[in-house]
Amino acid sequence: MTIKKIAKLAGVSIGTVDRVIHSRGRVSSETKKKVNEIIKKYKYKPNFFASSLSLSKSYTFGVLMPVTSQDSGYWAMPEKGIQNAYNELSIYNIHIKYFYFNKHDETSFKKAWKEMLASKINGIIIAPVFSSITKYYLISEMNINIPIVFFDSYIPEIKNIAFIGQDSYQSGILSAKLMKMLINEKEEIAVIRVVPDDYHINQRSNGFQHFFKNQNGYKVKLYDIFNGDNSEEFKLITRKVIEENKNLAGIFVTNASTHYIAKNIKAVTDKKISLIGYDLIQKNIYYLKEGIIDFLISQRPEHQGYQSVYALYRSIVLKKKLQKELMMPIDIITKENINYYIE
Amino acid sequence: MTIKKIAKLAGVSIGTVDRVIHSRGRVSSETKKKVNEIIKKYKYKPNFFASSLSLSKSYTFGVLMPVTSQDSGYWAMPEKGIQNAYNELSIYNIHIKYFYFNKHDETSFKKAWKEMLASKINGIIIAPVFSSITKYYLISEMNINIPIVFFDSYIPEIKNIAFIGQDSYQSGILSAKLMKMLINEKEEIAVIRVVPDDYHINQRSNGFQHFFKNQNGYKVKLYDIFNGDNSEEFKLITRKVIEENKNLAGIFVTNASTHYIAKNIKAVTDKKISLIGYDLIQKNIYYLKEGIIDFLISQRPEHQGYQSVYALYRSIVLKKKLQKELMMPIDIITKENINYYIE
DNA sequence: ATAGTTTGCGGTAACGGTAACGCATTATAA
DNA sequence: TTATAATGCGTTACCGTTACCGCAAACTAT
Repeated sequence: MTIKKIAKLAGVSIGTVDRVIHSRGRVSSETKKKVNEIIKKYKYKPNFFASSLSLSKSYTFGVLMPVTSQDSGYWAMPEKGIQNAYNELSIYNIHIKYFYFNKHDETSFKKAWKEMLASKINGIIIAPVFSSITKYYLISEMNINIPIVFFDSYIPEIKNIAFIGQDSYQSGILSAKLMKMLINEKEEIAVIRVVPDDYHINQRSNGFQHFFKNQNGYKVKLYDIFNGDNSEEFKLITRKVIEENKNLAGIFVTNASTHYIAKNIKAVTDKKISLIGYDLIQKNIYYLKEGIIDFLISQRPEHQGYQSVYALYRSIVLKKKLQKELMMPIDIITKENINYYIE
Repeated sequence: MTIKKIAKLAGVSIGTVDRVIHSRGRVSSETKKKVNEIIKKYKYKPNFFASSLSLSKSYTFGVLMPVTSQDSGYWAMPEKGIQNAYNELSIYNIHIKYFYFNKHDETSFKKAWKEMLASKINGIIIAPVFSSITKYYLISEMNINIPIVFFDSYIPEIKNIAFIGQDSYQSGILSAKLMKMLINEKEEIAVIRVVPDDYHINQRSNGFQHFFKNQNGYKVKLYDIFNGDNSEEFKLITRKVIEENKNLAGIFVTNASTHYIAKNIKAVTDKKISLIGYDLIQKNIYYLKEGIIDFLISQRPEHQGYQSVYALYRSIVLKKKLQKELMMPIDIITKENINYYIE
């Protein structure tokens, strides 16, 4: 079925059919009805190629995310996924414009945000690590009527925006379960919460603690770190944690900084301390293979980036409805299966 | 850059440029050189939409797989992934033709194979559960010069064909590691190998046994079952396994039939027996949530199906090189993270 | 009544690429 | 030598959709 054939069947010109299809008015309700009936009857689907060719539109998606070096290089992973999606979609005239910010500097975020809004973009992808500012911006400037996708973290108060990422709370619960398998009863556990004002990180810690609250005989103690890129802080806290807990059997780190702890454990004690953390960055993988880190939880960052771009593509180019949530599986990574998660 | 502009720059007609681009001959080497230089200089990339519209080609991919009811309904999962990919790709005039066979009946496989080859298809997706016949067919009828993708299992002797699936051997190793965490030393373990002549299944069993060969103090005993869809066989073997191993602490099932064992354990003994198996089918999920099954290994069947179709799409439609291997991660599923793997 | 606007519709030129066709010119064969 | 084939290249009709242009006819306002 083509527009031409529909026109012939309806006894009108293709211009009229086009006007009906796109609701551009200037068609009598009679003709409109007739055309719509034929469209329905023959299940007409516009030819995507012809349409795209004719429109020869190009779309630009804005990506607002931390510079890739931060969080131990974590952000390079979603960026890679974004790039992969771009490589696949560039034939459809899709472009990506990156707006990086320093996640330890609010003003750089604000600047990136302004720059992004000032440039002509058709869709937005945000890693809302600055939850409160992002929230404020999105609520105050709600005149932005282009699709927005959150990845990595999200902001519970903001509705009607798609989220692609992981259920952090549940990942904390799962980590706790794994921890329980690794240690014996009555032993002590430390949670190292990195950047506690990030909603996402907080949820991981909450989930972990919640699991052990329902288990008898375990002591879980919480420690905070405010800059996940400062190795010195980790050195100090590792020492502190081990000294303060004589029966320490396990440490749970709430983000990619796990390797800092892994590195310092050896220096402080010879005892085996079970270690569970997040994210498949190089250094974490190293310590996982070495046996210092027992489990890593992965949130498929590459896939998150990839899917974020695709979500906008589907919504904007293919004009499909934007899916509200896309939850990434909570991947459990060990020495044995790590190789199937990298490269 | 468009063909028209290239033609103008080269001082020839667009027909000539087209002939150069598609190596359709009838162009002097001089002109050819000139045109190619301009193409290179301006990095000309043909407009995908225009090209597709003009060609208005349609492609049909043949899928050769077991009927979806077999292996406890496992095959519905890759089929769903194939369907998802189809839904996305149907706008590019891609069609899927399914050829189902009964995995307990060789002749039905042969019939499906013949039917597939007889119909006009541009690419093939096969689940080679009948390893030897598939091998024989592929070697003897190597005149098939269309892209072929294996999913689920593969045949080591066949080269130059893409494989999308999991490293079964390594998944066996990982299962063994998990099993070790669940049980105590000196306890007994049973491996229930379902359909031992399937390469894929065998590798899982081998990996599992290999892990424990290097560990002291564990006894691993192997049991075989020849029809994974016969619940009676599982009933008998469960009883046998538990009676024969008085210190039985764990059972490893090499495929989706795990739920049969889970169901029967309760009937035979009150002792907690750790159970590890494969695949996120409904019944397995039920027993996982109930706590009877401790871990399920998933091989992302849906994704396998999805990726198989995309592999052919990329190879045939986008004319990119077919990737040799796409290894699925070895997902570890527990009660806690199961919900993020379903729906 | 006249001018101006709205409505309903047909016609058509793009969008960029493809490949069949046609027409010279040159090479090869009988 | 003449018939036939091969070569080199331009022209053109599509592929299906989009959006603008234009023209009547009908309506509205002055």
